[in-house]
Amino acid sequence: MAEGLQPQVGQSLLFLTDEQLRKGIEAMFFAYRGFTADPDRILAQKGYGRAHHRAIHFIHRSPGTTVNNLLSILGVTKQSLNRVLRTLIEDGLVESTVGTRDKRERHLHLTEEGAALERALSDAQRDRMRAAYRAAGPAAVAGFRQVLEAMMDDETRHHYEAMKDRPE
Amino acid sequence: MAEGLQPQVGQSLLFLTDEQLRKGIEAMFFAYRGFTADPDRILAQKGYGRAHHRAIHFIHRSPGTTVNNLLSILGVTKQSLNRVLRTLIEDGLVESTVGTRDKRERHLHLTEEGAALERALSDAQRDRMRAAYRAAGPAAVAGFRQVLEAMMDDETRHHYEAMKDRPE
DNA sequence: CTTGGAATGTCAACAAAGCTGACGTATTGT
DNA sequence: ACAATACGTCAGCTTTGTTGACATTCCAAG
Repeated sequence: MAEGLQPQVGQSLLFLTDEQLRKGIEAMFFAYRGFTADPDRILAQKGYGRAHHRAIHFIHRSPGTTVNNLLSILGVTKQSLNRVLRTLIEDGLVESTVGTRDKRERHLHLTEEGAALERALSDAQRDRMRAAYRAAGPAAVAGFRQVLEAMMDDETRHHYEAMKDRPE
Repeated sequence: MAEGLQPQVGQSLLFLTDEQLRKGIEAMFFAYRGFTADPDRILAQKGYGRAHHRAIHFIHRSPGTTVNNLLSILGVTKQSLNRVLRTLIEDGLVESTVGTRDKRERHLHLTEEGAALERALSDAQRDRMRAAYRAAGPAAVAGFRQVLEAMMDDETRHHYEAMKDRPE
């Protein structure tokens, strides 16, 4: 409501002050904690961490993806991802099949059990996101996404755009 | 530009679909990487990590803060914070002084060298934030902050609000 | 067709940074 | 006097990142 009372010059000049930027930085830091809090609780119960969540999320988004592809999306080393992937495969949440065209590649899929965990995690995370969206309203959500997209590295944004408009 | 073409009903009904929420979740994940990327590079050169950055940031924001207060803001255990704080004190970036009113407390301040690193880190982080703000515009920034604030845990939001309007 | 290099993925070992639990010390307040 | 508080530290464990070494597979140049 404050923005309705501010003269236009206030919006167009003051939003780039160091003070405004600092608030944005702190908002980002504190909000990210909330963003991960709910999935973290579920993961902790099952003995997993955020790294497992990320792997499960993107395997769900891109079924059949290769380890290498997942690597570039997640931005970690293959050794780091491999450890996470190994436990998920051992626990029967992820299936790894040798590539048919190129036998060096492994194609990754969620099992039924893996899909169930994915649903639990993303339900929890979406609930919070939905509440935040509802509280802030559609216009705020559009702005939220715009700023976040502008904040990404170029390479990262390509990954983001690439899976942006895929159907569920 | 797309939002100008969408009818109002599209904005008010579609923004809570699972698909929209998923995009928000992924945007948050990818943007956070960009958000930390620049400070991370500076920190790595000096042999520090994100934990050091967080400590330095909030000591800068609240000079003279106690260990306990910092603990509740950061949401970590004292053992974890202590490790970080010890290296910062040993390296002469942070000063710890015994409290005058309550001698059990330690008041934390940045030294000149600590303040210099703080400036380097926040300059880098602000540059990216500024670019994102500029690209998105004032209205988007307002929405960005609204959604982030709605995403925080209640307790976290109190910390955020508490240092929200302090002057630099 | 062979062979050497590039690509893909796995194993081993180490570091950062979180955690729990236990304990010591100084100080405060009842 | 004594319990509670604030802080520091030791020990040990977990998650998740890192590098280095190595096996397998593919492909292309000779």
